[in-house]
Amino acid sequence: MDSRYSPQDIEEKWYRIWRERDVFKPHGNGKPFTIVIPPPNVTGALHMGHALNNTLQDVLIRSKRMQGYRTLWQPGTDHAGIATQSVVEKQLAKEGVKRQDLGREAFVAKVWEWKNEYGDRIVNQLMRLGSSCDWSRLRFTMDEGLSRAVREVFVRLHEDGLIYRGTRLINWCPKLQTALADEEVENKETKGHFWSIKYSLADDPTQSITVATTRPETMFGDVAIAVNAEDERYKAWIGKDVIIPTTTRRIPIIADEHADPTKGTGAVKITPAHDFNDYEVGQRHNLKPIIALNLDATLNHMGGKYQGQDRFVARKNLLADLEALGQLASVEDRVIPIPTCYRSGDVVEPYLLDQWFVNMKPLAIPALDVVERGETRFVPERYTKTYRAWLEPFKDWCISRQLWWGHQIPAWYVVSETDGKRRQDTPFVVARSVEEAQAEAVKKFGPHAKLVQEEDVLDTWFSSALWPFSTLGWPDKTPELDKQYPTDVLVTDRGIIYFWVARMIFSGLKFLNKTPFHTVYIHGTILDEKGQRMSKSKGNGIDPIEMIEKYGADAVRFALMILTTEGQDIKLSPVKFETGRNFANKLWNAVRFVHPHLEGNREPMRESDMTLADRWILDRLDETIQTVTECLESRLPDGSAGLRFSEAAQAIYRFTWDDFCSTYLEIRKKVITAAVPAADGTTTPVIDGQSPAADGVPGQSPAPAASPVPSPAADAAPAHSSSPAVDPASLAAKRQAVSVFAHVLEKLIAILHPFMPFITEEIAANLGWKELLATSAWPKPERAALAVASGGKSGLSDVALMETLLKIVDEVRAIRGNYTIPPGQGLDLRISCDTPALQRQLLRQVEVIGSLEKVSALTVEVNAAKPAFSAAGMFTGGRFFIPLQGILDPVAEKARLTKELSKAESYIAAQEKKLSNESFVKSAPAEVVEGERVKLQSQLDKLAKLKLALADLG
RNA sequence: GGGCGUUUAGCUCAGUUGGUUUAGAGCAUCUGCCUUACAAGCAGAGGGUCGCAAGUUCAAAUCUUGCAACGCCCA
Repeated sequence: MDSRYSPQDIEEKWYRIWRERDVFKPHGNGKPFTIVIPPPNVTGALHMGHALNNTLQDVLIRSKRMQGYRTLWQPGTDHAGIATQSVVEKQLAKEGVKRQDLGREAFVAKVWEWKNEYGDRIVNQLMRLGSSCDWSRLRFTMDEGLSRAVREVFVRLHEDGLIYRGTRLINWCPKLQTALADEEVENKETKGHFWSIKYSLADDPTQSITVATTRPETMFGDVAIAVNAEDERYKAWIGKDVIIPTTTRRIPIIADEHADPTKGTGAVKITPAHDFNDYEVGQRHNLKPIIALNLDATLNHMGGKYQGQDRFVARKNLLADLEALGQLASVEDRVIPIPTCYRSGDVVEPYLLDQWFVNMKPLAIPALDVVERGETRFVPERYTKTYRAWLEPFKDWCISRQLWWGHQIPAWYVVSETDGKRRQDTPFVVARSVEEAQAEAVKKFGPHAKLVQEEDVLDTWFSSALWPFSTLGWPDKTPELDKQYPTDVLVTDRGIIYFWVARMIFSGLKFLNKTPFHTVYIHGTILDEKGQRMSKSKGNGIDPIEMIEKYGADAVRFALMILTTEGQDIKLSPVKFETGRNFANKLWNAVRFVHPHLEGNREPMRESDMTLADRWILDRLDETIQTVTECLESRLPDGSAGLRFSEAAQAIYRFTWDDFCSTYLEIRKKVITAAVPAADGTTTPVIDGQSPAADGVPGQSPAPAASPVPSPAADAAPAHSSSPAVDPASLAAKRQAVSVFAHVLEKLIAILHPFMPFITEEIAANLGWKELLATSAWPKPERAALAVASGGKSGLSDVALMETLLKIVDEVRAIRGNYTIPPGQGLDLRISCDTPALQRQLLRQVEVIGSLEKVSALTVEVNAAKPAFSAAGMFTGGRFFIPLQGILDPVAEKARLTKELSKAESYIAAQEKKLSNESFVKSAPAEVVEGERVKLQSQLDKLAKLKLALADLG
């Protein structure tokens, strides 16, 4: 084993082995546990958000797999209609080809070609991360099966009257030439202008009414001027006509509450075909909307001399003309929200068009209920509000897109009923297939019905909404669907609650009568070190694959898990992965330490042979197992949070580094590394890296306790004459030490495996495991079995005794540090106990101190006198002295102790005040009061000892 | 304008229902160590009026209200 852990050497190997052994497939008859991956765009590349999102899912899935659940992590990708179509269009543009040149069929074929060639990129990247998805079940939203689910849903919703076709005001992206859903439009605050324009009265051109607008070019679609009925300025004008400037068209002045007398001039132009508010005004007053734009955002014939000009060109020209005519009253600078297409960035135009919609109210109500009742809960809980805020307005969902890449809407127009061309009033049939449509049409319209399929495709989210069941085989009744639906936890980020989570919930309820998951875990957003969102355009992104190559996948995963707390955003920089890398290296070296001693030395742990440190580390291990298990649980019996990934990772980190390596390993080091006597009586030194891999399998009988076979390398190894041969008692101790050490290590790598799958699997192999760690059993606390083994009947418990010992070590180290005594210099440590009972207990455990601190002499007495020129330390139950003649600076020592003293005094003062407060003693719980008394007592004890030590210094 | 989040050590962040914390960790800083598992390491040390103000309580980083700054979402 190398002294530095190199992830590059092993990650690919283990991932291959896991796949070869079908580790990621659902196994057994355990309780199912299912996660569906939020399908990444097939055009996408892995970014840090994905890395975080998928690590979280993998931690859950891997831990549940080890806990014996029948786990399925269902992977797949999303066809991402607009994004994918754009990518392929751009590629074609390089060859000077437009999609229209190819025609629909050829273009779609090109997109499939592209998908087949490049669509695996993100899947491969997820594998690099270690994601344990069942890749044999990889799905794509445009697969035949999933497409069938889409058609089925469309037909059923249509049958139920929940899908309809109609002319409504929708968001139109002129660049992409498609309708968009409301959520696909982002309002961007932009510097703009507010122009006030005079509309002359038709009957008296000398008079005019002034309206303000941010989009003057839409005036050709005006159908009225609205004023407030209460507005004194305009009361007399209501009912009169004005002329739209630069035209001869007359429009009326109407009274409507939409006009706010306190804003602008109090009069507003009404353009129902191009403004959402105006659309409603128009409906209230029965005004026929007038479309003034073409679909490419040039002005249409309504625009008169501006016809054919782009909206912004026309705006500029129109404003110049208005100014010349004296009809431009004023211009004001103003920041205005500009509706922008989330994909193309183009300015979106509200546009009156014939589209397909989902009637949301009947679907939204049960989806709200299920969250209200807690059958699906958001973690953190606050996102329930976000969810509700989107569903409650019951706004219908525009699902048709004028794209070529996507699920073509399964509706067929009966063109034989018209002149062969499709019109707005052309009848249509909705069906699962063209055959079914034909039959239906014949039934309704006679044998000559000629059909043309709707050209529009569906919003990508329409198919994503079905993901938790379409991927499991629905509408067929498959075994997977039966077992794994409803799924358990959905892991995603908050940006997608509207687009996806809400739609999955109502779809699951509508078609399977069950909410698709009981928990929606919303994690934070990854930001750069300045707290800004990472983006391609800013170039501030951190590439996860680059980080994996530099630090290892385990390090990337572990660092992310340490950093992800309760849905908080994460400020990330590459140095943060060092935590993970260093931790991996630390663990690696702990294994490297014990590795040469494993062979032939593993045996069952015998409680009777356990040392205090053994019992202590096993206790700490149990506590850690308990914590980690609870933190990873998504549904705790008491309904509490769970899903505390950072806390789990930190518990393992602390246990490994502080308890296992810094303390336990150091305490047992000498015993474990003790040289082993060979059969011929000579000493076999154990040389690092020369022992063959151990082959003991955990849980099985150990190698017979016969003399160990000398390793083949032994003869060639240089003789270590200084290593004394160990007696049989030491050998037995060594074997127990190795066995307990390895036992703890094995449990540790098991609970760490979900976080760091690669290194832990490699370690398991190094420990001689034949089975895979990935499919081994999750550890359980074993404290119950060990609890009886506490220390003396009347003395301190194991844990308390160990804490006392460690406290002494801490104090000794502080003194050593204070006098900068090098670690190699032995100290004369004289411990003075307050009671003979403690003296007896400590005497039996002095080697714990000796193994952690270099001591030249160590005595444990009762009420020993303080030697001259000695430093003193305190602990509960005694004190200790270290003679430091020639080193001790009485002034410095006095200062050190005085500082301690004043701290103790002020604490005592506070405690006494607290305890003398009658209402505290009366109202606080008894155990709290008792606790405070104990704390006070221990400080009083310490104070007395400090005073003694100070008195000794004179 | 509405909703939500954040504000704790130089930096990044923990702190679950108020009392086992006399406010912790990692990084950074300083001191001493190449101690045969690990210098990607070991052992110490310094560093905080918990954003501000008021309130509730025997007791507030934690609960309430107000204010401020920053960020996100929606209109």
